[in-house]
Amino acid sequence: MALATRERILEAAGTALLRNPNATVDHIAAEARVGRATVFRHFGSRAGLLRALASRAIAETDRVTRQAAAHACTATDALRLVTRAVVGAGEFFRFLDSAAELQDEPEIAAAYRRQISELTDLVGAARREGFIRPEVPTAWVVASIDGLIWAASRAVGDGELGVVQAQDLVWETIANGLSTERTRT
Amino acid sequence: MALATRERILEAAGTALLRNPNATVDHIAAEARVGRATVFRHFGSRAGLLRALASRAIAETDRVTRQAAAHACTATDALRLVTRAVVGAGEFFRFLDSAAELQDEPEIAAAYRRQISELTDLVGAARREGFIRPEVPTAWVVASIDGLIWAASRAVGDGELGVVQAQDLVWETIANGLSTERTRT
DNA sequence: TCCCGATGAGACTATAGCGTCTCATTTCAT
DNA sequence: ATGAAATGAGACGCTATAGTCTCATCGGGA
Repeated sequence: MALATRERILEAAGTALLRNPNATVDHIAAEARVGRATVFRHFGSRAGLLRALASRAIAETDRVTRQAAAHACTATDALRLVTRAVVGAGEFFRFLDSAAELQDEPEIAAAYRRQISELTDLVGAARREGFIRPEVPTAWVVASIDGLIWAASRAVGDGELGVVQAQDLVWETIANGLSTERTRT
Repeated sequence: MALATRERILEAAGTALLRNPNATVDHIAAEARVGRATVFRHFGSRAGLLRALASRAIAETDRVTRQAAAHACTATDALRLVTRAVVGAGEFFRFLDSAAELQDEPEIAAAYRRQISELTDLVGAARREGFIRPEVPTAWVVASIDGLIWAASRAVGDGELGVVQAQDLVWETIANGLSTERTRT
């Protein structure tokens, strides 16, 4: 049952930390229906648990991202599929907003930078395909995609939108915005 | 010096909490170049300081929001001006992302709900003017505006974009998206 | 059936950070 | 110049929580 317990703790930590970024080990253990000592047996420390949870989030995001990119023929389509995939995997990384102490973990921070850099490359390639309006800086494209993914994940988590609906809306918004007509060139 | 000190502490708390959501009173006092006891004299407790900071953020957001709305003739234009104004005021509320314990303060939570509800009303009015694409749910319009404002504030804070540029880009993205052409009706 | 590894419960320690208090020093208004 | 108010420095106690350890219990496989 070792593996099942470990996974259950990670799952519980994700939901507990999402509710309260400062959730104690007691809270997490209770959420997982597990003794507090068991948490320490598996992860050594609270920081170790957070690291494991973040690694899981990064690995899962990488997995769905690469899988999505593999099915695309153009960079623009890859951008679309990757965006959809990340929105769908929102539950895995949403807790990261909260756990600020993870910024100090060099390994985690590096992985985050790498993912942003991969997204930046993808945006650059889509721009060369003519998909991105020339006057929009790449930094803003990346930042706004990030913001929209965040908004979509939250809306899904709050039950305001379904996953598929949110995936569609994010891409629609990226591609077309929200308005009926092109305004102000 | 009472007022200046108080304001200096609030300012320092904002930047310190932005760096680290769990910043201690010691950190904040050091940032403000003020004795720790002075912080307690002015705000009574750490929670009191956070409350005061959040109230200040809410009040400032209300102020710029109302001022912007007063200059608009249509709801669509009001939405544009309000969005710009809130992006410009980003420094005042960005720390809120971090301070999760504020969600428990009923007063703060209520004010946040009120601001979201006002934005929802504004979006509804803009929709009646034909600005919003009918197939996009209002909840997503509000959520994505929120996400883009958040992304813009962060980009400005990180020095990636200038304030005016960020304000323009947020609205461009809301109105037109990022792509060169309308894709997929 | 028996045994071993995993678990739960809980006692215990150590530490970080909050909040209080005191006293000397500084600053400001009159 | 003088007194009152504000401040800085730091000692002190208290509580919450991380982390360790022990022991009893449980459950599945030989």
